Amino acid sequence: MINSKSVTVFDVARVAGVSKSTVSLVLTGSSKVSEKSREKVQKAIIDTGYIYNRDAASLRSRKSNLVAIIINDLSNPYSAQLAEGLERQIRQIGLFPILVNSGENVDTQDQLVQRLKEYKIAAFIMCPAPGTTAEWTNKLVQQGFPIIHIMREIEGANVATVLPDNIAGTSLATQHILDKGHRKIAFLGGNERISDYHQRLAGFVNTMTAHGTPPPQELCIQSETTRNGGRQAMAEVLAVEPDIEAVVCFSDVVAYGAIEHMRFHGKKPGKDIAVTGFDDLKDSRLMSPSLSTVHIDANKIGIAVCDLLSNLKNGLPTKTVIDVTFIARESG
Amino acid sequence: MINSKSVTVFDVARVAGVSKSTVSLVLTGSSKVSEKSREKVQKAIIDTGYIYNRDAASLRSRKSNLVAIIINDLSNPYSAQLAEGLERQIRQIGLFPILVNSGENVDTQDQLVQRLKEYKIAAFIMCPAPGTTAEWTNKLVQQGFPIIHIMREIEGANVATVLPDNIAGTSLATQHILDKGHRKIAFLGGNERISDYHQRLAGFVNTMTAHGTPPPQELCIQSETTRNGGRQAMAEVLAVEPDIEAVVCFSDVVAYGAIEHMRFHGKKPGKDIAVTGFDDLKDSRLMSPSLSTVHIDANKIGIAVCDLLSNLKNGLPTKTVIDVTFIARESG
DNA sequence: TATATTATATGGAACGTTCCAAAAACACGC
DNA sequence: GCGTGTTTTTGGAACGTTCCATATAATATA
Repeated sequence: MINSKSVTVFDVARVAGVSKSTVSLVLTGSSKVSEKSREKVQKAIIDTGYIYNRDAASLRSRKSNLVAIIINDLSNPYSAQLAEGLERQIRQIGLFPILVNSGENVDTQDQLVQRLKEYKIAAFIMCPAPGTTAEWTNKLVQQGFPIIHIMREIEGANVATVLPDNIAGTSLATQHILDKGHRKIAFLGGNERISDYHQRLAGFVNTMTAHGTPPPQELCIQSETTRNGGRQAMAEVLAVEPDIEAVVCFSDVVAYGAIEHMRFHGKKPGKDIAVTGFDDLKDSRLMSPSLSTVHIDANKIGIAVCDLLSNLKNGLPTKTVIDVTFIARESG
Repeated sequence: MINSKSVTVFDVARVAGVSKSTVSLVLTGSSKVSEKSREKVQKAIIDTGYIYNRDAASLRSRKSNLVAIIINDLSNPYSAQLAEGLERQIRQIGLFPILVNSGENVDTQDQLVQRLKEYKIAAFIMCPAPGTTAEWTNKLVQQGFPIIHIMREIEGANVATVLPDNIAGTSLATQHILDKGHRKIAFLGGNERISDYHQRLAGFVNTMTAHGTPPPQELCIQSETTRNGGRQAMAEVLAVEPDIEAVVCFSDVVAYGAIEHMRFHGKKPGKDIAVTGFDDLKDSRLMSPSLSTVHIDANKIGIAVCDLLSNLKNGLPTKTVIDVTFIARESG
């Protein structure tokens, strides 16, 4: 392959005893080719060891089946879980997903996109890094690149967006906690630079307020969305309100950290302090106590994305909200 | 971009007042083009909004700067950390890494590779899924595809392999535990279908044996390399030897699980039972107690891979062993 | 059987780039 | 100003595919 000339449609055609055009029709799965020819070609493909050259195909056809998934933070387990779901669904509809990682950095994100533009990419699926502007996004859209935002909303961006029902999610979690009789409740984690924070916080605040117990400002504590962020947030909460009864967390990872820290202070999660998460990571079901959390179905997000992929109306902002469910487990 | 004909080198050439060939020379960074021409072309590129078409370039030049990283398991935090390091280094040498996930499944892995073959890929960097055979790998190598294995060795595969010094790693950890005076020591986690298990286990067994205290079979407990695997392995250990003094774990994630489970039994990590990990995940430094572990520098692996990328001698099996360091922290 | 219709098969051009061989421009020494 | 050597520029061909318009084969219709 390095030196030797590669096998082309011409070679396959010669072996199969048909024309290169017929081979091409078989390769693209055309219906206007006889069963006999198809079989001859397919055999010849195997015999010659032919490998389809997508660069040539995409150059000529101006089509591609590559889909770029720009992950915001690979080291966040939820991102990984989401990526897996997206990958699975996208592959199912015959497209080929590739992953790149922006690391929550808006410059890296820009560089990645600039590079990816040079490949024919059928669509960019991205979880925008904090600081992504509507102008930046709209410029891309205007240039004709098909973009789908997931998980996070950028106000003013003319793109299709798929995101979970964040407000409903934390509402359900909060209501569950209230139903259990808890009153001193904190909201832990998240970062105001990202839209989902505002939404998840709103679900909490709204539900608390509707219940007649609006939460004090100092019990809504931002943090990194990492385990360590969760530990720190929990530390802050215990400093402000040592008798806290429950914590509604921005994400499962934050909840994990919060649990670690409360244990450090001798408080038992699910007994002394109720805890809920958001995301439903695989481990949340297996841990002890198992974590009550808001389940987001990564496959559903994948399916919604694929729907958009199929009939992409560029420039028309749409918003697909994926329903979530609250799963009560042992932690609260 | 969807409908309108795209801007090509010809358009740039026209605007710049040079030939398409000169534009091409500028694009490929050739030194044999005058400064004046280069500037004219660069200006024209901006003015026209030209976007380089890598499909065309790669078709003609038979070169590519795409590097596929085939991750074994995206949901494993270490894989993610490793991928980040690889990505960073590979991008630094002007190549473009894309990630795909085999999910530890050998069939998925094969499908991915078959698909990727159709794109021009400069190199395949893969952490082979369990069950990957030397025949499978060698067939690819023979077809001329440049392959680098990382983290795991496949015996008989004629590929360049980059992996951490697993034996030294667990030896260091085990010696540290012995130096602390512990004697009842178990090895937790890992799966015999993967080469690194055998190596890490060997480091443990060798060191224990050299010390005159060869470990009993029943204190070497395999498990999934997940948190939950760690929990189960710890449960097994406590069933077999309730007075266990230390656990040397296959990986940090397994150690996390083991710690969770021992706490459940009222045992304090680092006090009642010493714990060591392997990988040095970001969180291991931040948790409490912080985890003593074997540090693998993902950047070093990336650099070694890039070295191989630069002068890839296909078919000649080489083995690059990356040195590791033991980091003593609070857990043991 | 002849003709209309439909189903298949085909060769040439095109996609946007790089390679190559050759031409043009420039520099230098005499 | 002219030959010589060097640097810079250039048009045509090529990479491997798909598109398209046309040709051929097969089938139906009368």
